Amino acid sequence: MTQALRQAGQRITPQRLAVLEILAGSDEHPSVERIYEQVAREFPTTSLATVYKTLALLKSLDQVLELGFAHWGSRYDGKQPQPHPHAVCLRCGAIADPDLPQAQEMAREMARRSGYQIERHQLDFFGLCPDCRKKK
Amino acid sequence: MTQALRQAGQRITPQRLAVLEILAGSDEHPSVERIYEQVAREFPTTSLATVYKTLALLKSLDQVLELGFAHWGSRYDGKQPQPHPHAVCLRCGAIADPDLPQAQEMAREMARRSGYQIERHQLDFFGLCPDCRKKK
DNA sequence: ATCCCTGCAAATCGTTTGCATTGTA
DNA sequence: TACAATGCAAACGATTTGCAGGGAT
Repeated sequence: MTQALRQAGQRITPQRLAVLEILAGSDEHPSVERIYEQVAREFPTTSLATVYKTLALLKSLDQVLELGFAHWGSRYDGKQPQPHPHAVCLRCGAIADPDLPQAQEMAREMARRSGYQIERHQLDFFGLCPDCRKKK
Repeated sequence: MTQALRQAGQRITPQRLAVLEILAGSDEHPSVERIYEQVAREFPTTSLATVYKTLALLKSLDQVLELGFAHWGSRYDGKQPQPHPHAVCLRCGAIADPDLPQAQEMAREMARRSGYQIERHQLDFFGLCPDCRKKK
């Protein structure tokens, strides 16, 4: 990821590095707030705005995938920046992203039937994660 | 729809009726703002708040489907209140909803692979609609 | 040394809420 | 008439912007 930044002529600042490390080192699909908290641990003066700006930058370089949810704010995926299906827990917010090979086929089918030229997609399934099912 | 309202012990006001008619009589998946404009034509004193409240009510009665987009606000589908795939035009905002039979199967597959108990989904494909492709 | 990046605060935007007034049932 | 719904304005929460000062290259 740092490569992508340099290559784009962007500076590597400690704050950006911290954001990168969080994105690269977790598969919890963190929210902006969550990323901010973790960065702030290391650099207490960091501002939310910087986190937002960094995420916007990484998104424009296709280094992170933004999962934009209408009522719960966005979550970010730095492990797999290409669009893919997600399962979101309605209770605890956990997000899983199993392989669903049918996704690509479905995008093609959507293009065929709608006449749209599909460029990307967001496939979200909402329900209870295994943990929350138990505690129900 | 009016039946559903009465049945739920809700009053039928002119404003609500106007919202219902717009939802039932168009397949453009209108935004709140768009609905508001149209209602305001007939009842100029109508407030946005009332439109929001009406939509929330209809949603709670499963009479409309809310398509919650992160950066473009929500759009509403009164024709097919059950979750189904949508194609969204990135240029003009047009929304199409062709039948994609694979959707249900995909939900089942997602449940199997993730262990989540899936309750609903939102499957959005983004690209250019046929009209905007021409004008490109 | 340059100019980008940061951090703060204020601005924005869509949506929600509180409350007095109005209108439906 | 009673109580729910409306309409206004203020509140809200997530995200963005403008700008002065600080830091990476």
